[in-house]
This record gives sequence, C-alpha cells and structure tokens, in this order.
Amino acid sequence: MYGYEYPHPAVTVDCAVFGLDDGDLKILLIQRDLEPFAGSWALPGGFVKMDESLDEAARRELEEETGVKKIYVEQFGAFGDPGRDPRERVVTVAYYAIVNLFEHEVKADTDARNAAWFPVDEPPRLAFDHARILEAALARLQDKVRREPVGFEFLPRKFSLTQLQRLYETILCAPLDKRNFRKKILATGVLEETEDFEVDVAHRAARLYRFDQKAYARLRKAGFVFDI
Amino acid sequence: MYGYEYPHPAVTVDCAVFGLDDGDLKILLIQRDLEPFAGSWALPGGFVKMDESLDEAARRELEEETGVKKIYVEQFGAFGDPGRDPRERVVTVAYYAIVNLFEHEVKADTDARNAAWFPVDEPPRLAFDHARILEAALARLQDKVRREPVGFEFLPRKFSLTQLQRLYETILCAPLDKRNFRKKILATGVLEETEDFEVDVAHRAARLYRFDQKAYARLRKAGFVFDI
DNA sequence: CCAAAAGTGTTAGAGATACACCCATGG
DNA sequence: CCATGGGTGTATCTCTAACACTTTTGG
Repeated sequence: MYGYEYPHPAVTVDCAVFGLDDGDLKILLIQRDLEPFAGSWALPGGFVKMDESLDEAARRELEEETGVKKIYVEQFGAFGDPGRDPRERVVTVAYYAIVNLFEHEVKADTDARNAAWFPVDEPPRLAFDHARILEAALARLQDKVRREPVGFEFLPRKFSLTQLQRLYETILCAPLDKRNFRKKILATGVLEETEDFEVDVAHRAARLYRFDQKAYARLRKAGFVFDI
Repeated sequence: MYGYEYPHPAVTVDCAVFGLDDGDLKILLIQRDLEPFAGSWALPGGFVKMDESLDEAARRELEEETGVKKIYVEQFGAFGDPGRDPRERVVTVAYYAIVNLFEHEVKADTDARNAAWFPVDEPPRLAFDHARILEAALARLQDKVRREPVGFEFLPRKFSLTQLQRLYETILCAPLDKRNFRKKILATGVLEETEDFEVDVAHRAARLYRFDQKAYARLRKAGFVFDI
C-alpha cells in the first residue's frame, strides 16, 4: 500500500493570524516577493521540514515571519486542490492563530518581505487560494470563540469587561447587551477579579479581570461547557 | 519561497467510516496485508494522486476499499508527526464518513484485504497513529451530529422517531427523554411525516418520517441553527 | 459642570426538564 | 391476554432577552 513509487506533493503550512486592534479584527499578511503572485499579499507560511511536526512547522514559520512566540495556534484543515499552486502540487495544512497585540510586537518586515495588518472584512486580493482559507479560518474562529474561552488570547493578561465585550462583538459581528453580557461571563466563573483598574482614561476607570485558567480546568472536568 | 528543492513527504487520506448497526456505533476497519503493521487493523485510506483533490481521493479510496459511493464525507484535520509511518514521512488528511447500513452494502473483502466493522468503543489495536485519528473523528462526529442534521445519513430514507432517538443516544452516549426528544425534533421543522409505517414488528408499528432537505435549506437561510 | 464610560436589577417570555399512562399490534 | 414499543400533555424551572438610570472620574 505505501511505498516510494507513490506521488509526493509538497506540503506547507499556512497561518491565518488574527489580532484585535482597537475594536477591529485584523489579519496579518505578507507581501510576496517571488513568483508566482509576486507582489500579492498572502497568509504567512512555508514548507514543512522532514523532521518537524505540522504544529511545529506552523509555530516556526510564524516566529520566523512575524517574530511572535507562544501564541495560540490551532489547525483547522488541509487544502490541496490540484492547481492551487501553479507550479506543482502543494497540499497546505491551515492554522489560525491569535495574537495579543497589547503585549507582543509583530515585526512589520522580515526577510525583506513586507508584512501588514488588514481588516478581515476587507483584505486585499490574496495569492493562491488564500482567500478561501482565510474565510474558513474566520468561520472557525467565530465558532471557537463562542464555545471555548480563547477570546482572552487577544487581550492583555488583565482586561476590563468592556474590552472583553467589544472583542466578542467584533468577532461575532453582533451587538451584545452590556448587563446580560456581564452577568453571563461572570457567572461562568472563569474570570477572576483583580485589584487593578484602567489607567489614563478620561472617565471612571474600569476594574480589570483576569482569565482564571485553573478555575476553568476545574469546571471543565466537572462537565462545564463554556458558551457565550 | 516555494521550489522543488523543498521536502516532499508522501500524502495520504484516511477515512473513519461510521455506521450504525442495531444500536451500536461501528467503525469500518481493514486488515493490512503488507508491512509495516501487517495483520493489524487500520482505517481505510491511501495515497492522494497528483491530479485529484483531497476530497476526491477520500471518496475514491472509500469506494475502492469498501464499495460505498455517495455517502457523507467530511475532512476534519491533518496528522503529520514525523515517525507516524516508520518508512518515510507521511502526512495524512483525515476524513470521517457516515454510511447507511440499511441501504448500502459494504464489501467485506477487497483487494484480498479483510474488512470488518468494530464497535467504536472497543476497537482492536490500530496501525500507525490511527487510534488517535479515530478518537479525533469520534469527537468530531459527536460535535457535528448535535449541531447539524447529519444523523439522518445513518438511517434509511424513512425512519421512525425511535430509530432517530436511539441514534442520538448511541452517538452521544447519553439517554434522552422520549417525549422531549419528539417535541424538539418535530419542532425543528426538518422532519416530514410520511404515510408509511414500520413493517414486520411484533407491536404497534411506528410512523415513518423523512428528512426534509428543502425545508432545512429554507430554515438555514432564515438563520435557523439545528441543535439537539 | 460636562462628557464619557462604569456599573447595576427586574421582569416577562421562551425553552428545557421531569415525569406516567393508555393504546395498538402481533404472537 | 400478554408483551412490546408507540404515542401523548403538563407543570416547573432555568435561562435568555429586553430595558434605563445613577455613579465615578478627568478635563
């Protein structure tokens, strides 16, 4: 069944890196300097090495191309239509990642390549089938954010409830009721109140909260399902 | 960035084929006749050809190895740890499939290979990392079945509400209340009552229903989300 | 004192859950 | 007439949704 006589496509990973910038959901793109699609924007990614896992490849490429480490990364599928790369058969394994723009700085330029953040809802024309991959990544993110507490990955370790609400509203493209949101999110028990408050704001400072991983792990074991 | 100098692993598809057999959720496995893992059971699958998409490869392999066509198939991820195949680097794209055992006959033997159905909760020892893939497939199926009307794929075109309830109970490993289940599933509006009844049963014959695809498509457009 | 956002409770309605008996059919 | 599963309704409770004003702070 298996053997060296079988076809061997190239295998890449591509990452849809999301970040939240002042109430806008952004996607990180790099501008290609080589053909095909030279000059076009594309999702960061690259070839999987023979001795690394797919997850490792995704993290490595992300770090090489954007300088971010230790961020949330999750695989969401493989794309491999023949012809998606005009040169040869390339199967790509797609990941989405969440970057906290408050604490990580993302390199704007790497390897003589231009990198930039674009609003997810109006990205430039993308190379290969990356538009389709981005669409799938966004759908997956929206699904995930409602069913698991990954939204916190976008925010600084301490954040206000309003920041959190804005985040959900932005990602889900839907307004949420302030009182209901606060009740519901606090009722989950995964937020820990801190003694800190916003600083440098021209109005009453909001209390800051922190995601309580231990509490969440405990609740999960007890069958709790996060759901916003 | 891309080029022929880059590594080219082998790429396969593997399918976790689920079927419902008299209240038991079963998984279709084939017994390998070649090394490595000769004699072990494995998920059906094989190499992706250079000119076919991943989905096409999955359907082709499924048909070649089990004789089933036109069944529900969905990709759920890629597995590519180095060493998962002892001979060379092989990245596999994993699919799960749902087979209706009432209307499809599944070949028990193909290509001199033995095929058989096993209960998902006590499969034999599997080749490669297929145990892990099966686990992921099952988790995905359980998720899917609750949020989209794919359960019907397991059943004949016309089925009783009790059959449907058993299906959910089996897949979700949880008992459901009969009256509440019937209320809820009928309230979705995706079931169409037929004029037919069960036959050859030693008790009152149950009315048969059919999944109404058109109604579901209409409801979906209107924002309805299936949820059991 | 003004602007801006923080913070806070209640009510009505919808949906979920829990629960038990009679009916139809075939053997 | 018995065994088997089919079919049905109601009461309670929980969760969701809708909704507006007062407080705090900085400028």
